[in-house]
Amino acid sequence: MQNARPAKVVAMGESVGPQVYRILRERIIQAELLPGERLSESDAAKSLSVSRQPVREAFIKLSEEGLVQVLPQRGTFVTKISVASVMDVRFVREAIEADIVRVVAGDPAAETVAELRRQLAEQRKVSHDDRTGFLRLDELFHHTLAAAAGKSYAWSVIESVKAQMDRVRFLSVDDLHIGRLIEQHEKIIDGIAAGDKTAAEEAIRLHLREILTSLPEIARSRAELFDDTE
Amino acid sequence: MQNARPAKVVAMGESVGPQVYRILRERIIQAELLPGERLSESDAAKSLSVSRQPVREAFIKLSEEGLVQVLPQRGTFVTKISVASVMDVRFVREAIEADIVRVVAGDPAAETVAELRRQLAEQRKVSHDDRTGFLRLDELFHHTLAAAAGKSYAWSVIESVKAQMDRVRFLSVDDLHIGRLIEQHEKIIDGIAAGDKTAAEEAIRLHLREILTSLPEIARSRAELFDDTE
DNA sequence: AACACTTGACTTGTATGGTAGTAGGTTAGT
DNA sequence: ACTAACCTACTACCATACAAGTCAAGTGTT
Repeated sequence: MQNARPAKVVAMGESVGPQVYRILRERIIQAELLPGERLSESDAAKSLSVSRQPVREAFIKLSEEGLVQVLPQRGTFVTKISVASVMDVRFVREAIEADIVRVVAGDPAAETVAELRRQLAEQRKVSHDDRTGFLRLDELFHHTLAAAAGKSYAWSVIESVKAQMDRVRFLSVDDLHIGRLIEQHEKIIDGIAAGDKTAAEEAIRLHLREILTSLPEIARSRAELFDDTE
Repeated sequence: MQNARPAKVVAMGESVGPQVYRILRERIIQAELLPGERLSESDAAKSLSVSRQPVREAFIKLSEEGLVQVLPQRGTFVTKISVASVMDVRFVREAIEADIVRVVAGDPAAETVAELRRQLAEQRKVSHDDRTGFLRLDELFHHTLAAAAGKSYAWSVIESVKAQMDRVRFLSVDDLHIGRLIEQHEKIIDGIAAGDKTAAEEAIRLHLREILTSLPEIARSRAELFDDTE
């Protein structure tokens, strides 16, 4: 007898809709739910011990973020990855973050630079095969940049874009070239600290392109996870 | 007796949830529903002759887009405008569209330039006090740029940002300086046609800043529509 | 064998009842 | 007159039942 009546998964004190959303979102990003996989309002509701309604609302949010695809009367599926769409979202992220670092470099606060360098030290400590650990620090780094520029809406867009990109990173078989990424983080900080807007901008543009170098390889080795209509 | 039982407003063939979303979104952007105004699932459902559920889902989508604010057990309100948040979203739009025009200017297709110039002629024809007419052409213009760059996701972000900015433009009492805006459109096209990335970028950045020149004035004259926690 | 049809088990979409929480006005108590 | 408790009328949230569409397997017919 294993969980004929599954335990309550969601906590009290917060609406269950957003909770379901976060749970599913996390599982999709971390490739626990694979691209192409079929979901179902009823199944998810049962496994989380909630009704269909909050699950449905979570599905809607996920579909707006592009993580699932809802086909009326047919089913809901984790959206397959497509090289074109990943490059498309990366383009948006690069544009936003390029302008963000220009703002930060234009008036580099000493505390900000110190905080970024502190984070850099943390990043060097993390093991090269601890994806989750590094990605958490990476997220913190980029969030700190956005916060330093005082752009909260910009960050919310980046968060959404980052989800799509992180999904790819979780599928990479080899390490994430963490060493190189950290070096690039350092170049960004150097540019900011020197007040050199253009240098900082070029550094982060290069950085954001580097992240997806493994994409073509993944598209070949795991073609079943990719949209083949391109 | 006026509309004791209101007529069916939504059409068949498409789910009502998205329809309700579009209807409310339009009414909010065009300032028919004013910032701060109270909404209600039940009321909206009754007035549209649908059930509360699709309305609720529309509210959720609107709240993600930042057009309404849902306070659990308290009510749903059209989000008030705030100078800071409008500038925040404008920043994102500028960053994205700047990179878009650089892409387009980097490889300017003759048909694209011709299409843009054709649209420019249309814009000159529209009356200076026909807000809706001009805004539709303006949206087409910017969409054409995004499409020419092949960035569909970028456009979806712009659409969301544009909603927030257009809401302000609908509150402007005077004309929208349409003449000046059209001149700037022309400068953008010129930069693209010349293959001058930097000129095109500077032109669109200036353009997107120009759009909100009336914001401070509106914030003074219609303070009740603005968030006062800033 | 091949094709058209039916049937049934799915899917998401919509409507509705009930629950818990909030806010404001009213009434009872001091 | 003032305060505190209550009470009513709302709100969004959740659960459940029903409706409508899709798809595939199976069946009957040609």
